[in-house]
Order: sequence, then structure tokens, then C-alpha cells
Amino acid sequence: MSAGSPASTPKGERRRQALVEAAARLLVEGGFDAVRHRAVAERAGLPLASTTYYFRDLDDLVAAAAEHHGRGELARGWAQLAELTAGRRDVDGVVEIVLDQLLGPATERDAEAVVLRYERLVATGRRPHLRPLMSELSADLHELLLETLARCGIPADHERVNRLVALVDGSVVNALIEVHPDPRGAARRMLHSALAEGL
Amino acid sequence: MSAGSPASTPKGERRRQALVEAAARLLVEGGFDAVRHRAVAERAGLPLASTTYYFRDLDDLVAAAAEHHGRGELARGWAQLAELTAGRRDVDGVVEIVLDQLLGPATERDAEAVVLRYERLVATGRRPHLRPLMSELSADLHELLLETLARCGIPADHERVNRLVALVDGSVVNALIEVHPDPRGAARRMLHSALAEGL
Amino acid sequence: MSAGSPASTPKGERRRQALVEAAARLLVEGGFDAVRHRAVAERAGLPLASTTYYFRDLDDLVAAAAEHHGRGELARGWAQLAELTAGRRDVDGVVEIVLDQLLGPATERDAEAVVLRYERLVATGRRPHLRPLMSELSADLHELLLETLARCGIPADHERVNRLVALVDGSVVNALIEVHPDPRGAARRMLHSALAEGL
Amino acid sequence: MSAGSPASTPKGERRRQALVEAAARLLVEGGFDAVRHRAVAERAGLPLASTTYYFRDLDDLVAAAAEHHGRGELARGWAQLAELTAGRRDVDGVVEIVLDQLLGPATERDAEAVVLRYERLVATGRRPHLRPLMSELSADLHELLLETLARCGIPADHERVNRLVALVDGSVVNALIEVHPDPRGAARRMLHSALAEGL
DNA sequence: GATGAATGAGACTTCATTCAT
DNA sequence: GATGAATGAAGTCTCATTCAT
Repeated sequence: MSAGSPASTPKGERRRQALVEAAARLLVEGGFDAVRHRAVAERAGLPLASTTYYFRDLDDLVAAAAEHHGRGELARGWAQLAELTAGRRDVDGVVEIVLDQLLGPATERDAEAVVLRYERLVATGRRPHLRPLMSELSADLHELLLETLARCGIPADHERVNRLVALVDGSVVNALIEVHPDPRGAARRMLHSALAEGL
Repeated sequence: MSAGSPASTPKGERRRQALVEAAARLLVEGGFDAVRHRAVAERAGLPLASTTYYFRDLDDLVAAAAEHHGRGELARGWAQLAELTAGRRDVDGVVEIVLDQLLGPATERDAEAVVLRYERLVATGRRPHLRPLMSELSADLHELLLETLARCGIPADHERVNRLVALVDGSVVNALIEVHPDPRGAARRMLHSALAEGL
Repeated sequence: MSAGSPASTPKGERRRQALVEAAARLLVEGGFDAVRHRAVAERAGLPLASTTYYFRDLDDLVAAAAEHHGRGELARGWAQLAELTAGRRDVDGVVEIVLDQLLGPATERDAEAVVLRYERLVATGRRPHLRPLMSELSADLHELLLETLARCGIPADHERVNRLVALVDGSVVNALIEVHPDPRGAARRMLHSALAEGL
Repeated sequence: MSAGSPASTPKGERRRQALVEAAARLLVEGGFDAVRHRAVAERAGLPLASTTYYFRDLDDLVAAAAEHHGRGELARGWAQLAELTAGRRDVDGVVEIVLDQLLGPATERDAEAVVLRYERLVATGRRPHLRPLMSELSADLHELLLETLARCGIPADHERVNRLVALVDGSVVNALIEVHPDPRGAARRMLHSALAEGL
């Protein structure tokens, strides 16, 4: 999916990967603007020129980083699902599971940890080249949630998942503007009240 | 609310305003990254140094632009409300009105026109200094929707408005990643299905 | 001596003085480079344009500040002399008095407090317009030391004062480069060893 | 000792050196304030960006220039010493040699040529990062004078050298404020009178 | 007399990208 | 294949000074 160019040697692939990981970490920490050639190279402990050697330009590297981060999140989600024993759960349990799938595991610095998911979504609005990637990731996330709800004994279809996702994402983006943002809390409250009314 | 400093004369106020408007236009067209001293000055047809004369630094100018844009949207919303004849409406009518309030009037290039609202929300996640402003705007928007729903004969409380907003915003951010994004359409479908089930 | 231009009114004179004092304080705190129109005006609580209204240009203001500071030091020196009871003193006493006259009263942050005297001397090397002023101040300082030594019962002539001054100033400028500078201490040691050998 | 970073190739080293020399020349001509990125680049006939490519920031470049100048002076001093035939000399001869070591060879525009030594010393008072460098240069100069005096058949220890240096430096900084400065002359007179009295 | 407004010049620095080796 | 070297373009911001009022 990523553009890629040279280096099909194992070593080349390893270095490419190191750059992607470095870029992904920067993405999480500082957003899209923080992904610069220099910063990535330093993080990865590789020469500056390697960033343009392995990636056509910065957009290419940013895209690869976004993809890496997105796939990592999904992998975590599927792994979490695999460990989930089947069976009915109360609302509280389901809500927490869904929040974990959508926002990642709860952190102390939640607001900051969560923001990248939304930066990615919104940034795609101005970067058409990210759309195919993001669409793919999104479809997979959808699938993951569908399975997760099923495992929890909650009947779910595409529409219901869409609504759940919208409720969470909508709550979060609106929570980010609070002076002391608590996006996870906001999403949790929203989900509860929605589920209480039968979604 | 905006920081600003000099220019109490009418002319000064006019120039300041010209800069804000130029910055706001750039914000709409290119997002936060597009608001640069040079670009703003050129847009406004004013000397480069005027940007730092009227605004302490770029953050200050960006904030003023965001505020300008946000207040403009709200003003439009209230004006629209004022022209709204009271009385019950069918779901279709209400949905269109709510979409207009939240996303602005329908445009051809809808995806692009709509994206700034979400950039603003998300950007605030990394720019704490925008939070007070955004919170204020958000509260006003909330009020506007409350009134709008009342005018449409739909019983609404804070919670219901929150849910509506979340549904729209969540739909939109998830629609932005489609290869051919139709955020307004996505939000419309979501609202319909939600209202059909009694919200 | 200072250039001066407008404002012979009492109020004008007062504001001019306020600017000079503000500039002098900045001079002490940050050296010549710290004396900027903006900084001076802010310190003095006066409008920016007043700095160019009362002083032809920045050099003029800097010169006035240097003069103010220099004359203040000298006034302090003469006052100190006036309070000095006549009579022979031991070397220690004389040394401390001379150090006070040349370097100002001992401070905790001595290195920083002392540096301006030498910046002024050296800066004059590149600013011929400061020379008449500095020469006058220097002559007065010379006179002060002559009187001081006499009061202490130490026979002194111009040559001896010159040598004393040179020893102190030479010690100080060479002490400023230490990692933990102690210019007063260095000057003290130098004076002691010189006086021990009969100057 | 200088910070620097890239350029290990001969060519790189040469360009780096060109920048340092350009900066050093500017330092001599106009003092610390004259060392600006633009000015250095133009002097060296190199692109502006090369100044930040070879030097982390301006402070780094200024320090390198100060070091270059200082080491050059010292090298000249040691070379001069090497050419010095051993043996007793009269006071006049010794004085001239010491002045050469401390102030550089006599020039027509003496006052200007000499001022940088003192700017460097005094500037260090406000720029702690220069202290280690200046201390090292100072120690070497001390050594040079010790050897020089020995070569001239004059018994000298650290204390005596310190006193000599202080006398010269003190004379010079006080001479810089004369309307027609003659720092070398002043130092010469001071040394004579001091040596006449057995130091 | 006094000052708010205004700006051209220039300061330092970062960065994406190219290219020779 | 890999990378150190290099740089043009642009970024943010400060400042001394002028001028109209």
C-alpha cells in the first residue's frame, strides 16, 4: 500500500521500517507537523538522506507512518478481541471494550493519546492521497467492531456500528475543546445514554 | 476575546479586520498550516510587518481568524433561525436545517467547505490556547441548536442536542476519508436513521 | 553634555529623565545591546515614540544612559568620601575603599554588577562619540581617588592613581573570563600584593 | 574546542575555515555585533545557509571566530618568541616585546586593532559559554609571557606576570576613552614606570 | 508638543530536496 | 546502494525610524 521504492534487500527493508516507526512515533507525539525529515532520521538513528532515499518525499513518509500507526491499532484491537471470552456482558463492559477498540487503551494523558485518530481522519479531508489507505483501515475497524459486538452478544449490523462509531467520534472531537478535555469520559457517557435507550 | 493590541482608530480597526479576514479565508482554503505571515499580508494587500504590528504573533492571528470564522458561522446560524417560521416540520425539513446550522449551507465542494469545522475542533487538541475560545463558540452553537429544535416543534434538551451534534460530527469525520467524500450526505443519512428511531 | 533636543518644559525634562533612567537600568542589566527603543519606553512607562522625540537616535539615548550611570557612580563615590573620617588606615581598609570607589559596593552577583564599567570603557573604543563624556567621567574618578587616598593618609600623585586604576581594571577584565568569576576578589588580591611592595 | 558539526572532507573543512576566517575578520573590524550570518556568508563568498550548516547557531560561529583570532594571536606570539635570541635586554626592549605579545604588532590604527582583545575579555562577562575557551587562551598567553620574560633574562613568576598583564590591560582599557586614543603608548608608559620601580 | 501608526530592512533559523561521490 | 554536503526558499519575528495627525 505504501509507495515504497528502493531497497528490497533485508537490510533495506529493516531501515525503511525503522524510519516508518520513528515517523509514527513523532506523529503520535506531535501530530502531522512534527514529521520532518530531520526529526525522523534522528529518531531512527539513520542518516538524513535515508529519509528521501527510502521515501519519494515527505508525504510518502507521512502516509507510511499513518498506515503503520493505523495498522498497529487494528492489530491491537484484533488481539484484544481474540482474548475476549464470548458471552453476554452488561452495558458497562461493552462500553469499555468499544472504547478500547476505538480510542486505544486508557492512558493518563488520554486527551493527547487520542487526538491522532481524529487528526488522521480530518487531515485526510485535505490530503486525498491518504483516502484509499484510510478507507481500508476504516473498513477493517468496522469489521472489528462488528465482531466485537457479536462476541459480546449484542446484535449488530453495519448501521448500528456506524452509529456507534459516529457517537464516539462525535463525542470525542467535541470533547477536545474543553479546558480540561476528557474525551474518553465524554464518549463513555454518550455511549451509555445511547445504549440505555436501545442505541 | 481576541488578544490583539494596537489600532483603536477606525482605520486601524479596518486594517486589523482585513488581516483577520484574509487569515480566515486562508484557514478555510488551506487549513491551519496555510496561515502564514506572508500569505496573510499578501491576501490582505498589506505590508508583511503589519501582521506582527496588529498581532503579537502568529498564534494570535490564527486564533483571531478561527474566532472570526466561528462567529461568522454562528451569526449565519442565528440569522437563519430568525427567518424560520415556527411550527412543526417533517423530519426531512428538520434534518436540513440542522445540517445547515452545523455544516453551513450546502456547497458544491462540500467536503472542503466542511473540513475546517473539524480541523478547528481537532487542532484544539494540540493547542490549549484555543480552548477557551472554542468552548465559547461551542456553547453558543449548542444554544442555537436548542432554539432551532424548539422552533421546529421538537422537544430537545441538552442531552439530545449533544447526541445530535455527536452524530453529525462523527458521521462527517468518518466521511472525510471516502475516496469521494460526501460528509453532508453521510450526516443526513445518520440523522434520518436516528430520528426515525426516536433519536 | 548630552545631546538633548526638545522639551525645556519641566514636564518634558521629567520625561526625558525617566527615559534616561530606564535606559541606564537596562544598560546595567543587559549591556549596550539591551538598550532598545521599545525596551526603554516600556521600562519608563512612556510611549515608544517618546524615545525618538526626546533623543535624536538610539546612540544619543545610549550615551545619555551611560552618562547617567557614570555620574551616579561618581556621586556615590564622592558621598562615600564625605563620610570618610580622615586618618591613617591599614592596607585592608584602603583596599576596600578603593574597590568600592572603582567597582561599586560589593554585591552578591558581583561579576555581573561590575561588568558595565568595562563595557563602557571598551565600547568607547568603537564609539568615538562617547569619548568626551568618558574622558570627563574618568578625570572625575581620578580626582575622587586622589582625594580618597589623601584622606586615608596615603601619599598619592597622578601616576600612582593611574597605576592603581590600571591594576584594578586589568585584574577585573582578566577575572571576567574565569568559569566562576570573582573580579572583586582578583582586584583585591592584586592591590594587596602591589601595596605590599610599596605599590 | 569549537562545537561545529559536519564537514570532515578536506573541502568541507576548507569551507568551514573560510567562514571562521570571515567571521574573525568581521570581529576585528566591527566587534561582536558585526558577526551576522549574512555578513559572514558574504565575506566568505558562500551561501547564507552554509553558515548554519557548518555552525549550529550564531553563538557557535562567534565562538569559533573568537577562538580563531585568539589562537592566531598566540601563535604569532610563540613564533616571535622562537625568533628571540636569548640574553639580557634593557627595559625598552623588554617592554616592546611584551607589548607585542599582548597587543599584537604595532599598527597605525592601533586603537582599533587592539580593542578586540578587550571586547573579548569583557564580552565573556555576559556570555558564560565563552569562558572555558577564554580561560584556556588566557592560560596559554600567561605561559607565553613567562617564557618570554625568562628568555629576556628577567626573573618572573606567575604573580609577576599577572601584575604585568593587569598593568597593560588596565592601561589600555583606560586609554581607549581618550579623544585620540593611544593604548599602546599608555601601556608602554605604564610598563616603564612599573619596571623602573622594580615592577 | 507628542504620539499612534506604520513599515522596510534585516535578524536568526528550519526545511525539503538535490546531487556528487 | 547510500549518504554527506549543500542550498534556495521560506518561516517567524524585531527593530530603528519616519510621518501624519
